Amino acid sequence: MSSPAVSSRDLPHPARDEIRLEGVLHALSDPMRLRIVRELAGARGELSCSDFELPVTKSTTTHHFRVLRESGVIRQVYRGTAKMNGLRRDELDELFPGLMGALLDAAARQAVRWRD
Amino acid sequence: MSSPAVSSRDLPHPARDEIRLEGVLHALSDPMRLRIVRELAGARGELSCSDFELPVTKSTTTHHFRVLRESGVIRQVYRGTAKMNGLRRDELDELFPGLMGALLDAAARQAVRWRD
DNA sequence: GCCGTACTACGATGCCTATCGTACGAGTCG
DNA sequence: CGACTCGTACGATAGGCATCGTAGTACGGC
Repeated sequence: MSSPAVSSRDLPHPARDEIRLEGVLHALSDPMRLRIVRELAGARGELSCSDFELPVTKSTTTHHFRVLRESGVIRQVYRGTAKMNGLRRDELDELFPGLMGALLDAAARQAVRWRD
Repeated sequence: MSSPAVSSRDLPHPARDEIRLEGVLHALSDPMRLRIVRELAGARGELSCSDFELPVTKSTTTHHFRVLRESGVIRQVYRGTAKMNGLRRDELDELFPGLMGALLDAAARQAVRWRD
């Protein structure tokens, strides 16, 4: 009625200053989640949950996206029936300069070395 | 009798090229272990396990050091009755350039912001 | 108003792990 | 040798978590 309201439901995110390094590292220490983040970083713009083809069920996918959101790594917003995901790259760069870059680079190097 | 033998017992370490990013991140996602690594990075040279004053029992301390060693973050070697610990900084820098620097910097920033 | 799609909620399961306490092994020093 | 220190091993415990399946909710289009 009044608010910008791209959608109605919104999801709890930690504020930038509440993001904990340990939480970020824990989130990224799971292969499935690291893969999601790599894909998200590679894509420009947002991706819906179903744009990912992960070798796990949908419930599990939902779980991983929630962990990423609650740790502050990604931002999720509903757009119609789809849930769009985006890396919180700018905020993370303010909080931990160079960290995401180094992490993504490390993941890319490992992917080359292990072909995964 | 013949070998350089700084000590007798030696401990299993992953080779540099076997170190997995996920393992490193998992190791560092525990507050106690992150603390150990920060202290180790700050000290020049090696530190024995008992140089750390951690709010956990000795068994638990042993456990954390083992996780760090097995993930490839630290190198441990016996020197008499003491077990000396050192960051595998050079190898990690070869494998994941800039990663440890960014991680240590991020941890330091967080420590300032949260006084921990 | 109904249907299909996208995602969630909840419960179950099995594994991993952080922690502790106690008992033990390896070295060093007297 | 004997005592002491440093660290390990092992078992127990409690909580966390990655995974699944099924049932359900929200939204958009017809």
